[in-house]
Amino acid sequence: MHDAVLSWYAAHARDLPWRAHDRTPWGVLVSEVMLQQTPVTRVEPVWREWMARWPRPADLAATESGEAIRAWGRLGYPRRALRLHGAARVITERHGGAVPAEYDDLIALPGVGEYTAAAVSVFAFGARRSVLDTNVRRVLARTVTGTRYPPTAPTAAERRLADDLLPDEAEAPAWSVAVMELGAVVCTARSPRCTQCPIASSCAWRRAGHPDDDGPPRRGQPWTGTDRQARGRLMAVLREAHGPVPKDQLDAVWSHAMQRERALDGLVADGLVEPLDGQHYRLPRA
DNA sequence: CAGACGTGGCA
DNA sequence: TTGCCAAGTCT
Repeated sequence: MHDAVLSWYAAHARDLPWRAHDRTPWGVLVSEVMLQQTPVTRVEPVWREWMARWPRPADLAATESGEAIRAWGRLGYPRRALRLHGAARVITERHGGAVPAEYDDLIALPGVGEYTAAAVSVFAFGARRSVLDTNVRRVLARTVTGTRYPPTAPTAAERRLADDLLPDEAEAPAWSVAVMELGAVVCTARSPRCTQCPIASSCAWRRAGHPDDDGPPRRGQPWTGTDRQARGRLMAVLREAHGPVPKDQLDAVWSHAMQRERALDGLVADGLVEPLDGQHYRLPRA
């Protein structure tokens, strides 16, 4: 299984800039945060802009947080931009400007959870640690467990399985990135390309005849008319303006007044928006 | 721990 | 056309 996956990756891996030979731990960290819940194709151009503009953590740390939010563009979940900015400040102030290699230091950074801390320690520093993202979880669920989808949240059994499959330190990073890539481009959620899979012959789910998911129905996230949509509209206005925005301009993009105020208050509470005199708002200058 | 949190593309 | 989904984190 390992050799087949590693050979497949060597032949079919996408050429992504954060995997290049000249990658930096900072570039890896930025890519991992941008890739949280966001497709590679949308991340790549923004990642390049960020690396050109803020090549080191200290460069971002020296900038207003509002600039990070603006440069985040339409990647979604702008709190990630704010947290990455916060992480750059912690790295600059407490780690001498160098992204820490230790998992415990990484997971202490804002916006860095279990997955991202593991990914950075492995892909930037070569640690031997299992990386359990949604791709890896799906590949293991299918090939080993024989189910279409993994459980809703990572379980102890999944961690155990991933740990058991992890090769020695020399091959661990290559193994993890290869399994992730396999899940991303072949063993996909909706239309798996089993004919192109290097381990199809040993896949438990395929052997069982691709049974449907037996778990609870997956809950879709409502969108139209939600607070999240309202927040998105308001943030789009603030991003595109390069300075204070009169409240009228915000009022104009969401007609439901009560919901609009709730969304705006939420953005302020999250630190994504700064109120000025009560009649103007702007991206944060801190 | 279930729910909040953006956005756009594809099946 | 529309629901599902994309390298999660935080509360």
